[in-house]
Amino acid sequence: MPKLGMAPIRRKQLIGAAIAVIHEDGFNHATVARIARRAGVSSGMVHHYFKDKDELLFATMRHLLSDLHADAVLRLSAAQSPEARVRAIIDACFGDAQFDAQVFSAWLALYGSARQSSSLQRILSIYHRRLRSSLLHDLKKMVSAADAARLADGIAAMIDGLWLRYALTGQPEDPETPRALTRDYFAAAHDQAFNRRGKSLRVAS
Amino acid sequence: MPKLGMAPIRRKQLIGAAIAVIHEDGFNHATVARIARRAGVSSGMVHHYFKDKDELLFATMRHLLSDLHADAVLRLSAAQSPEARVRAIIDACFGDAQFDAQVFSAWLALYGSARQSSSLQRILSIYHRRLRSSLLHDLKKMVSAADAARLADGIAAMIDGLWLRYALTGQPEDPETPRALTRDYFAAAHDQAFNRRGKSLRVAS
DNA sequence: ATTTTTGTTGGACGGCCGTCCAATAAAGAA
DNA sequence: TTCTTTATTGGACGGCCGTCCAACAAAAAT
Repeated sequence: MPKLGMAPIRRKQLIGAAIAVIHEDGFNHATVARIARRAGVSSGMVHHYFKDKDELLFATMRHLLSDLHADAVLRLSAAQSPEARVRAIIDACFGDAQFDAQVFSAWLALYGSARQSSSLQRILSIYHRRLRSSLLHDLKKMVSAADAARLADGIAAMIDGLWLRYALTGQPEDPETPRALTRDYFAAAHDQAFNRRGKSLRVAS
Repeated sequence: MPKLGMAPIRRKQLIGAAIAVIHEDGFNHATVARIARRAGVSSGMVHHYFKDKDELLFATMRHLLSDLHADAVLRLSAAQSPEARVRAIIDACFGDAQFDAQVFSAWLALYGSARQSSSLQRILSIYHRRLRSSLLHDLKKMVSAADAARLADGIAAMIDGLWLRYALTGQPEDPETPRALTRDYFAAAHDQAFNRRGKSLRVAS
């Protein structure tokens, strides 16, 4: 059977199986043997393509992160204005690819184990820095630097918070709701910051 | 040694030790033997006071949840206006008791394991329902029912999102920053909803 | 003083885990 | 063909785990 160039195929197979097993049994009970069986290969394969269990989990999470990144890049390339780019980032975070039960489980498991693993922590750090700098890049064109920083943190928090609620409880049912809520926040906070610039006034009737 | 009424003392000891071990080793590596040793008792004690490991972890998380609830109730009793009550809830979620490294680890571990345990899921469900209904109760006095629902979800998401970022990365350094950000969101979203009621107008200069 | 209740110990047990490794098999190189 | 390389298997090994339990100790009840 052994053809050349199986490495990338097997790696993807094992990563896919790892995601499935993490979803079904959780990080704690996701064992090397179970992941291998799910992938349809022997348990020895895991250590042939990955140093150990930790490296497999690291590769799995990095794969999910790169999926999210690729989706965001795609949406950003179609956006013209800074406003559209911010919305593109929001939509990517709430995209269909992220609203998948297996993806939920994997990211939640990552949250639960990041404090104990520096490699997993690095993945989260990359995600946070990417999201923040992407938002900041476009927000700076719309409001002052200080307001842009606050807005970026606020939007990122809103995204993570709504995503978290959805991942944990499955509510609200409609994936459009968190998207709209984040966009509304963006609009409200942007107006507030924009008004502070003195370009418009709010007048009580 | 055995005096009467050791049960509540030992339970608290074991819960405290469980929190410490979860912080140091994570949920995965937090074993019954390690928790017992940390509490200064034999491993058999755990099964004398808790049915099994899962029940100990459940009791541990319930204890943390009741701490948060007690803090919120205390702050709410000192608040007079609906606005002050909303701020009291925000402050409780970002209170000193919640900004503790051990508490971070425990809640993150809970997030990571909730999908695989119905009892842990119940704890999260209680937290979510309590936070939402508390916010809703006061927001309804300030804006329309539909706006109150949106605002409650938004504030809850902002709290969770900022808390999550802080728990995972330890940033921003100052615990006051997330509090201010949430209050700002509350103000901005409230203004927006209030304006929709037709009581004021926004006019471009 | 004795019996009962309550608290506590520490190790035995079976089981599953991650890792390692000798053996095998097929594909490509010679 | 023969040899080398790559892919793959599946079980052995040592170790740690959660659970269970027989034994013990001391306070309370009698």
